[in-house]
Amino acid sequence: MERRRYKFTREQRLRKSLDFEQIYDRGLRAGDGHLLVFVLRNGTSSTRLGVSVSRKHGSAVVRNLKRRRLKEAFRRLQHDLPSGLDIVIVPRQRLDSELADYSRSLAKLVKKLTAELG
RNA sequence: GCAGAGGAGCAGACGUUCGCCGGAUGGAAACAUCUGGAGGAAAGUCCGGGCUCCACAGGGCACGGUGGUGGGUAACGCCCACCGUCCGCGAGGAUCGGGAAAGUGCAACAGAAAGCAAACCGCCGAACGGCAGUUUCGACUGCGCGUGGUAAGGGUGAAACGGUGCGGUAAGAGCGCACCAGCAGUCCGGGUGACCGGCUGGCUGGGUAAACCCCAUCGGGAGCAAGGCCAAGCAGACGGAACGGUUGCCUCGGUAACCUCGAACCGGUCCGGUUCGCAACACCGUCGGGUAGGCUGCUAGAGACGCAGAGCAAUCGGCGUCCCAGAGAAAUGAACGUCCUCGACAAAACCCGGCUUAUCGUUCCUCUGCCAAC
RNA sequence: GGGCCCAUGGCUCAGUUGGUUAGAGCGUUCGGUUCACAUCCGAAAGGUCACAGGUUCGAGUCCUGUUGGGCCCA
Repeated sequence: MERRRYKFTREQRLRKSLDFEQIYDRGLRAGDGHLLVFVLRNGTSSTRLGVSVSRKHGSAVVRNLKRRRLKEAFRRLQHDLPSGLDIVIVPRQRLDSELADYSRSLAKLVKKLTAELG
């Protein structure tokens, strides 16, 4: 059996403004105390991620830390999530969110939205 | 030992595992191996320069910046040294530090008066007049009433026309003298200079230029989302000024050059320059439409480190070694373990030189004052 | 990344060449009018002029730095 790889390459990231706009307009949305998640089927077999952290979260150092934690959470969960989705994560403005919080919220919210997508 | 002054540096460390961005090598590819991977402020965008585009970036005026002197530099509003002023016992620190006898303006309230001299409460009675008294009929004494003298003292104010002392006087006053402060001089000495020291003179002419201004000096505008190339895609519309002249050539109605005029541009304006000009397809302006993809600019540089040298220093030239982020929804994270003093402020986005602001701690060097011991 | 602008009562704005005590409208509160409400009339409260330092006798105003907010570009 092939060993599962936990990678996060450029092809797994959302890189165009158009992609983000389509997900905001036509995707499903769910949130909790830590995250706000948008999900849309992309018609392929791979799952892609985009992260949006606004200036209101703080300085560049704080924003980078949040972005890296969210990307790390996705990297570890990628084989437990359904394939063929485009996901956009927007974190909430709170200072006490850890990697474990993000992982838990991401798994729960994506599962819920996948059920809604059918 | 205590208190303090100045300067330089570091910015948790190590190991294992899973990942991220760039490069090299191998491979058809997937990928594998090796290797590099944020800061002292990367920040604020406050200055300066490189680079790119605006054809060139020329002169005057306007506008804006700078403002002791000498040096450093690619350049600066930065740095170094020195001078002046202020603060500190001292080591040292602070300093938008040109001009107020070129001109204009401003100073509320208070005060008599806010810039040119004047006089509210005062002080005085020398001079002229008045009144009263005395009189030897020359005048003398008193009053402070008028004309006056004065700026000592009081009071107002942020600021009131040098300060202190002695002399002087009716009272006073640079009126005279001594010292201090300030000013002037074609003076003398030192210094590249800012300026310093001295001599002589007469005793005056406040503040504000981060008010206008004057003087000196500097500055063309925009910015890597600049700019270049490729691909894809759309839709254009409106507006703008001479039918001028001379000369040459020649296929004889065209063409070229020059002059004049006009328009546009040179992102303030004039000169000056460039382009276009008989007719719309060019040029310029205004409005509108399309794209939001790729490559490049993009990191070898006012570069880093070391060595000796010049210079008080900032800095400079010389030699040697090294290559040290280059993304584009944007790379450094996570888990575990060990140790310590338990880790601040904070992350490149074209690149440099500065300034300013934020910052837990900690190390080193030089120096000053006081106390104690020798 | 780069360029530029703004900050004055709860809200929207004035504030001259620095000068005594910073104004206006709306809103708020109180009183009057009405059986009651609205309208109307009268009165009052409410400001560290975003923050810090400097120049000046004196700063909302001039200079420097900080903070917060907004606009533009390919």
